[in-house]
Amino acid sequence: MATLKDVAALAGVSVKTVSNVVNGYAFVKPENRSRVEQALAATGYRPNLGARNLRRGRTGFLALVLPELVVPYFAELANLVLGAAQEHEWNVLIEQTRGTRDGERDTLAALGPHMIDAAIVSPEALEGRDFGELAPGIPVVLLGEHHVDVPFDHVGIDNVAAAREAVAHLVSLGRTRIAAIGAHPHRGTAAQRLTGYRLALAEAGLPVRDELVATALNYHRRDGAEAMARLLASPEPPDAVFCFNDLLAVGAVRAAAERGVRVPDDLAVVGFDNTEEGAYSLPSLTTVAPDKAAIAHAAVDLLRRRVDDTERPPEHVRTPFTLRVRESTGDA
Amino acid sequence: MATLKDVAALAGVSVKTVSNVVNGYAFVKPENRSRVEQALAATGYRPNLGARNLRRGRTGFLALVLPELVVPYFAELANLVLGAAQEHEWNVLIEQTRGTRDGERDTLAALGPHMIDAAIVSPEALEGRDFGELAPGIPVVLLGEHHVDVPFDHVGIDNVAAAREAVAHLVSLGRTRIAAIGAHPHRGTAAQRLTGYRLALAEAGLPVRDELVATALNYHRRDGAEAMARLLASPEPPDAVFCFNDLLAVGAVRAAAERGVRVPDDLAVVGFDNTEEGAYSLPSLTTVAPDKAAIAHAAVDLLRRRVDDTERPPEHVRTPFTLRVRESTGDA
DNA sequence: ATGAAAGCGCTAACAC
DNA sequence: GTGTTAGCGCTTTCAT
Repeated sequence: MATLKDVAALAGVSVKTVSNVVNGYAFVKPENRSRVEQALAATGYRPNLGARNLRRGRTGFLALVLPELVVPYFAELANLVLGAAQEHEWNVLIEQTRGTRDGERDTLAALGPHMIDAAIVSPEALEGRDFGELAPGIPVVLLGEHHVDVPFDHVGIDNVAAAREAVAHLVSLGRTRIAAIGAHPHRGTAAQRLTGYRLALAEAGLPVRDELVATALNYHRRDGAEAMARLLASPEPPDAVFCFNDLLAVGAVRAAAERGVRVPDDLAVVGFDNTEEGAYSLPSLTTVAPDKAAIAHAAVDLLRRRVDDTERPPEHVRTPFTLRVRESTGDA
Repeated sequence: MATLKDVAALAGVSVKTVSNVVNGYAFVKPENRSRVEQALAATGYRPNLGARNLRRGRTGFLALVLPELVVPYFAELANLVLGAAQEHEWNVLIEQTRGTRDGERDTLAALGPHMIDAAIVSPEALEGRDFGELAPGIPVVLLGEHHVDVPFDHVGIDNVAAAREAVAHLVSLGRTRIAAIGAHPHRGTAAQRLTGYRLALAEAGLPVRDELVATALNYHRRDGAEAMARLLASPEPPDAVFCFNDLLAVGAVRAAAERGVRVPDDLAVVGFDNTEEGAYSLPSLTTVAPDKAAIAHAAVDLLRRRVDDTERPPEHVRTPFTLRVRESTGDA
């Protein structure tokens, strides 16, 4: 693999001149420029990014730290972050934490100090104080909700309002025994969505019954199916359910079908995330649709500005959402 | 950010000693070791991986080059590769090419020479000769089928046999007008699966009708739905369909349902990939299940051995598959 | 406009 | 066992 020095020798100039050409510096004597370009082509020179980074002090890498890639919401988000980062000439390092605190810690600890310029983190288990020690000095933007007041930029939708709207929709259908699936002891977003759920019930004058709120420690299809099965087995089963993500909703629909419960006739189902899977499922899912592209762009833009100015006070960006009504709540 | 030199100064030893401690070298005087460890803790020292890599000549990074993360098969595979790579202390750089030849080229050209030790590539548009110029010298393992005979390691299932078994299953159900969705002008795997499809029909004494073979330029749900809609609109619609991936199958099922065609009664559907989505859809999908964990492990292992010995002749690993029969072909 | 040379942080060969 | 030092490939003063 040819180095700058090799190219310089071949072109009969100094490394400085080659470096100037490679980096698009304007003032190079035309003759030298063309000789360098020839030498570049002849050697098939490729800059060693590691060496360049070492010298420049930045890496051109952005970490995207997510719980799980197999959750479609995160795959879709990753896709959008990749696009947004490209506009800023950032490469994205996708890291998976499996939703564990250790996974989140280790990832940041390993990459934080020197391999990445900044990080977008969708925390699931990490707490506020954890962040201080990790990745010291590197800009971090947090996705989703978090209980603690950490000094980082943050982007997310108004989960309380979103959940409230979703449940209000169920209420407007005349449903009275509305369940929720996805309560979680530590997840900030789960707490917010539960709050929205309760708010909507209260506004409708409906009682909030604990036995209608199902906890889900993971947000996979299986967890939705299991929770739904339990709810349906109860003496007074629900006539509607609000699931905290589309995967849970898909599982819930499946569990209902297996028990001969018809969706939406016997049970109306609302999901969250607006994944493509939900648009094609049978019945298609009514769901809260966060503007994922807006989230991805906001996160990357925030990071870009943060890199340029470390001292700015933390910013909190609220991205929009809409409720997409589909077959699972009785659309024709 | 503290450097090795800072730590050495604080501990009152040389950088060599600190480096020895950091890298777990055994022969360090206990007293020095403890002093270094203290200094390490006090400064919060983190090695600069870029600098280390520059010196060592390797990076500890593995590239996983895939068409699209939003295709569940690839997300699931990425997840497994991440796990397999961890066992070899490799970090994985997930790169998305969007299935374009330029995307595949650019990715390898940018990262190839210096940022990664090796790459796992699932090519969709790249041709054999492209690889020579790219990532010269870095080990590459190819996933899936490819027409051209390139000098790289390769892992994949026997797509002809898999498709044949899937279609034979449809034949065994008594279906006679068996369609295929997913033909593609350039994709190697598509060609293989089409061959298997034709083979199975021929073996059953069934005619191969061109009008029952639908091309899909992408393998998304939408493409499956569109292809199915066309097939169902024909004068003699199929009574079964073999889709080249689960996403196409999901789309096909949806299109059928929208036209009042019952699955599996009127139309039996088989997918490919055994994604979790297919296991929960209504009806659940019969599908070809490649052993994805085996693929991920084989790919990483191949790379490990290739890094140690560049001269070995290219190896081709065939991983197993099974047919998972579910509701979409009439399971009870 | 270009060359010479220092140095980013680290590892490893070589001394002691 | 540990210190000294060269050098990985690059960018960037500082001269000229």
